[in-house]
Amino acid sequence: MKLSKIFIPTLKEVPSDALIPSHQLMLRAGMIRPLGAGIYSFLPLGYRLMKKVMEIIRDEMDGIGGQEFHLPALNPVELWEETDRVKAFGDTMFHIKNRALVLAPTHEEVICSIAKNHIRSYRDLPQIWYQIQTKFRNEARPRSGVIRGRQFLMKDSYSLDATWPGLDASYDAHAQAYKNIFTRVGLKFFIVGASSGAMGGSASQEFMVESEAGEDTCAICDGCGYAANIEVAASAVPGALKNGESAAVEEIHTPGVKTIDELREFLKVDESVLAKSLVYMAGQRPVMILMVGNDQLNESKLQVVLGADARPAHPDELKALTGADGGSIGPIGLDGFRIIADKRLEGANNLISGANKNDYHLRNIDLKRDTKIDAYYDLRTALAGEPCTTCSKPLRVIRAIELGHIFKLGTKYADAMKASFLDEHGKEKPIIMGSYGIGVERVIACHIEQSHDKNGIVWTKGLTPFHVHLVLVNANNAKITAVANDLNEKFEALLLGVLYDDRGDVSPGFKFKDADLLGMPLQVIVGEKHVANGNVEVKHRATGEREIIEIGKVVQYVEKYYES
RNA sequence: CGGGAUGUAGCGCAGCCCGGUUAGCGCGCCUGCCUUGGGCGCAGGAGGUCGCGAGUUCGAAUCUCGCCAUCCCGACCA
Repeated sequence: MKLSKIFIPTLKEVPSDALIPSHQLMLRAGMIRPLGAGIYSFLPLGYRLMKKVMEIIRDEMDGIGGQEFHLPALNPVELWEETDRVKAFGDTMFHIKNRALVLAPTHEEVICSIAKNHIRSYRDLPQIWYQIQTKFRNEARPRSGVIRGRQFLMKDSYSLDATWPGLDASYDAHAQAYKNIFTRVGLKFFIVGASSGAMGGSASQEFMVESEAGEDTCAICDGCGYAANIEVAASAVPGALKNGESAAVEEIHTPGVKTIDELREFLKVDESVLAKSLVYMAGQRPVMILMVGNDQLNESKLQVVLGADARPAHPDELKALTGADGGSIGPIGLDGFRIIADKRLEGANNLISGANKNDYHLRNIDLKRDTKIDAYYDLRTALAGEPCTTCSKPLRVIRAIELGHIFKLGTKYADAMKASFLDEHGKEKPIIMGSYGIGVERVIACHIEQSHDKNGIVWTKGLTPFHVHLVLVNANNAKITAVANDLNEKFEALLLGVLYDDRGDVSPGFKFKDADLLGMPLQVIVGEKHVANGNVEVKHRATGEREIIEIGKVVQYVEKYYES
């Protein structure tokens, strides 16, 4: 491919809207251009990368028996009513104004409708169906270039199984395929246990790349390899233990004290004897949640307990339900509440909490004696430095970008849409599903985040738009032009991807800067200096190392480089 | 959706506070010459509804109000 012909509009200056390296470099390298918030055009170089990623994904998906589909992005809204996900997605789903259609944010429903109509027998199972297709999500705030867009490319696959062990096998096959895919594209990734969220189901894992630009937070144990999204991460913090004999409950006047920090200062006590009370509404029913001191409630963990529609109570609801405002609320003397508490509070006594009377607190509360706790759950957010639950080493907490997510969905969708089959005993059963996604643009962006320097992108053998960047230093010199033309033809004949900078109106310095910016792993530089001695120069982008190679041997050199 | 910032040529920015020539600079672009191992040099040139709309004023890029767009923080995020 001649650089004089291919449209790669590189930029010398950094566009002011881009802050993270991958976004800046994708713009500067002429891979993408913005069209609106979270909407990007992929230019020839960017699309070439996309196709490379898709090629690897297809190879691995086909390898586990996946069959590629092409499903419509335009879906009847009734289809989504069947699983009640119009409500679940809410404003995140795009709705078409002049038809009862939506733009699909994912494809469980479409897959399930096909399965419902055509899967009749256990003999039809298992199936792995996948596609690589544009997804639409009306993100409230797109950000970080292509990492969170309103339109993006996703490889989504769905497993259909007759049995639970079958689902396990399909899930494990996907996990292995994902490891292969991310390894092949040259990413340093890790896998975490994750929350299934509104997708439902029994288990899920995310494939993550560590990055400051990431939107997810993960807890990692370097000791035993435990890794979990902070949404589900546990840590071994000690409980607020039983503290002597339970004394009689007494009221204390605490004028103006609202927060846990203020209460601790006012009473000069340790945080661990304070019980923080939060009120959520689960449907019509108020739920009080008790946490130790300043432990942060983890809303993902809470959702698992209360369901997805739980929300914090409004201040006026608080007052009506408890008789007090936030800051003076507590578990004693409530009516009609479900009360749940964080595990750290199990068996604790002599606690201090709100009195449900403004400016008053109660001390010496014994949760067992003085109130009825419906259940104890792990509801707190794990913090960096807390001990790992399995090996006690301190946890690290890092930011990460989610590349892929795999779910065991179970029968949620088949139940809702009545997609069933007959087993070997002639008994009707729901199809057991799994769903699995990879963000294609994110693979590219993450690769750049992990592999770049001040001069530009550094592609790797596993993922590069071209194998070699051929630089003709001076197109006005007939001799070296002939050498470069010849090399270009030889590379092309061998189906090695070559980007040939044959431009005649650009200075050598300009070409070198562009080559570094575009980041092909190898640059073959054809200039008078070395051609005079029958040589060309090979520059390794990653290390800057340069080698002088005989003209006749350079094609072989490149071939060999990619073989190893 | 809450908070903050920005909007002037394709890109990066100055001018705005304190209203007043023909709205400027760098890069890029076009023409010609020159140069050819790290974003060359010289000369000439094209390119602008100053985000949009109203208002104040003799006069608005500049002041006021409304709207829109983009980015950042937060909430949200299968």
